[in-house]
Amino acid sequence: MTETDDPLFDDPRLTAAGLLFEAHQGLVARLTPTWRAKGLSGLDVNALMRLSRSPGRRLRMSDLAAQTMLSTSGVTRLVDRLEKAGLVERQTAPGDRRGTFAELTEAGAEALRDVLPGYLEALDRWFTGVLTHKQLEGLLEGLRVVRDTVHPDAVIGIDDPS
Amino acid sequence: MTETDDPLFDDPRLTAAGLLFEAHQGLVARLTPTWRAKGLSGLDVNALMRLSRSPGRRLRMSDLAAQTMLSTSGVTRLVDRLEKAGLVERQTAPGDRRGTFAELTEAGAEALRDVLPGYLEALDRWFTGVLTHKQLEGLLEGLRVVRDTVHPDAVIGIDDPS
DNA sequence: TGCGGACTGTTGCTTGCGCAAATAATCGTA
DNA sequence: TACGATTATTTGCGCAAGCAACAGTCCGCA
Repeated sequence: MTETDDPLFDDPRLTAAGLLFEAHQGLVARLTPTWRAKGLSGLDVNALMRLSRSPGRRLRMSDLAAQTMLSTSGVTRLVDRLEKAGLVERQTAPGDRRGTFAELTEAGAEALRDVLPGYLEALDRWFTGVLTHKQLEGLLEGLRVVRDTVHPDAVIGIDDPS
Repeated sequence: MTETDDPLFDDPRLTAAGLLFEAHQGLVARLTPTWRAKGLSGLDVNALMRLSRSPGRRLRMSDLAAQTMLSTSGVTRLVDRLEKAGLVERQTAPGDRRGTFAELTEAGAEALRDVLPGYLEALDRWFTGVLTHKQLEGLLEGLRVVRDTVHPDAVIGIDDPS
C-alpha cells in the first residue's frame, strides 16, 4: 500500500537493505536493556568482548578502534570511561612507547560474566531462537559473505577505492 | 586463534550476533559516502525515503519517530534540519492541532532522486550484488523473520513485556 | 649523531541524540 | 460548560562521537 511517485523509490535493493537495517536496529533495541541494566553501553560490551577474546586479554588502542569501527579519539574516551570504572587498564606497549594497550582487568571479565547470561538469553529469544536451523544457516551464510566483502580488516578511514 | 579463559565468551549465539553487527556496520560504512557526498546524513535519507513512500508524502512526527526508531525529540530536531534545508515542510494536522505532519517537498524528492542512483550502485556493489540469488533469498528470509519478531510496529518505548 | 617524516594516542570543538520537564491541544465526564 | 487526564510535540540539559590540531615517539638516512 505504498504510494510512490517515482519507481526509483521502490527498488528491491532498497527493500533488502531496509530489512537488514530494521532487523539490526530492532535487535539492538531488544538487547539494550540487558546491558543497560548492568550500567554498561553497547559499545562497552562490544569492547570488553573484543578484549576478552584477544591474546593476553588486551589490544592496542588503534586495533580496538579498527575492530569497533570507532575513531581513535572515540576509543580514547571509551577506554577512559572503562578505565575509570576499573574494567580496563592502560599499559604502554613494551618496545614502542607510542603505543598503548588496553587490557581487560579481572573486574572487567567479571562484568562481562555478569552481562552475558542475560544477553545470551535475549539473543535466544529475539534472534537465534526464532529461526529454524536451516533459516539460521542461510542467514549466517549471507551475512558472512557480506561481512567479508565489506569489512576490509582495518576500517578506520574508508575512502572508496573505486 | 582466540584465547578465551571462559567458554561463556565463545557462544555461537555471540558469533551469530557479531556477524549481523559487523555486516551492518560495514555496509553502513560503505554506503555513507554516497549520501555524505550530497550533504545528507544516513538518517536524513532514511527519513526522506520513509516520507516518499507514505500516502501524501507525509507522516506525523510520532509515526516518523516510530519508523526511524528515533525518540520524538530526535525527530523534532531531524525535521528542524530538513525543514531548514527546504527538503521537508511542517503542517499542522487538520482536525487535531496537536499533531504535525512532516511533508516531503519537491526539493526533498529531488534530493532523493539525486542520492539514490549512487546509493543503489553501492548497494549492488557491497550487498545484493555479492550474493548469489539463493544466498540473497536465504538472507532475506532470515532477516524477515527476525525483523517481524523484533519490530513491534511502534517501537518507541520498549519495555520488555516479559 | 642528528634531523625530517611517519605513526600513535590525546585534546578542543562541534554536532546530534535521548531523557525528562514544559507547553499546547483534545477528550471524557460530571 | 468546565476541569482533570491524556496525547503530541517541543525545549533544556548532559553525554558520546567525529574531525582536526597537537604532542610524543620511532625510524631512516646522511
